[in-house]
Amino acid sequence: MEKRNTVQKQLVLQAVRELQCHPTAEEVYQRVAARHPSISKATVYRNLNSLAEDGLVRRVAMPDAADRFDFTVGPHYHIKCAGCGRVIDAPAAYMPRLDAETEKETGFRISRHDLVFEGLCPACREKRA
Amino acid sequence: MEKRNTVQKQLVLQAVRELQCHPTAEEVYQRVAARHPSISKATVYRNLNSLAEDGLVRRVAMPDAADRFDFTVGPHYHIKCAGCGRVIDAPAAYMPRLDAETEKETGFRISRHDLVFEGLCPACREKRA
DNA sequence: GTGGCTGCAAAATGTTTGCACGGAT
DNA sequence: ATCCGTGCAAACATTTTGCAGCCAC
Repeated sequence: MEKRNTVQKQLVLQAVRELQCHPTAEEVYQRVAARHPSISKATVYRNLNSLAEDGLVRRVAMPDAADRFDFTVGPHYHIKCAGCGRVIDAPAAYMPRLDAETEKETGFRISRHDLVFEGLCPACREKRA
Repeated sequence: MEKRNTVQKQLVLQAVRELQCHPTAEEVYQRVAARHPSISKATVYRNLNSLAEDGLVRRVAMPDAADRFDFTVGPHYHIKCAGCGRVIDAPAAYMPRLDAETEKETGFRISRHDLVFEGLCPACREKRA
């Protein structure tokens, strides 16, 4: 059950790192395929899952869209532009207190929360004027 | 471009109302089909989209799962059980200040945010002990 | 009567899986 | 030699779409 460090896995990790802005699996695939055309999309998916499992990338599930992958592993929030679909990190700091409070009030054991702002980035805002 | 109020649409809305706990499109379909077996799943999807557009139901997109629909239209947060997948409303109140602060710090025009807690409900917690 | 709505099936997404083989340990 | 990871294609799950006929307006 030992995990191997294959060329493909390294390429996938490197791609997520380089495509800083929360690429989708498809974008990661495109990037890796540019240098290593024989790679299969299934391998990209398998490696993204494996890397997420090991905490080397973070999976960011988006409302009504494909999952995105993030090289910044620590807890933080995201902003999604409704115009162009781009996703960036939000400046707001993670609020651990919310988890504790919700846990107390509900009886659930809360492990974390996700927060996604939705809005328009400056570029898309201009485009609509 | 006028919207019609068909029997199917009424049944879909009624089903979301009755299945209070954030049903998926599939669950809504099952419920409606029980009384009206000739309905098509496509019609359920089309009506859910139409109702969401009109603000009569709310679409709640879930990480790694099918979208859910919610009859409570006002802004509120959700908790998803990692064990059984059930989704319930969270007691925490919506924090409009986050939107204003993020807007100021980023230059985005923020319209809202989604917050989803992840944890284990009491039943699933017991099951793991 | 007309144009949106329905039902059906097919397509479109996004992701996972079965299988045989090749490569790392 | 083992057995994990790969590539390929097919399966899968969810949602959308093309089309002909129907029904509410």
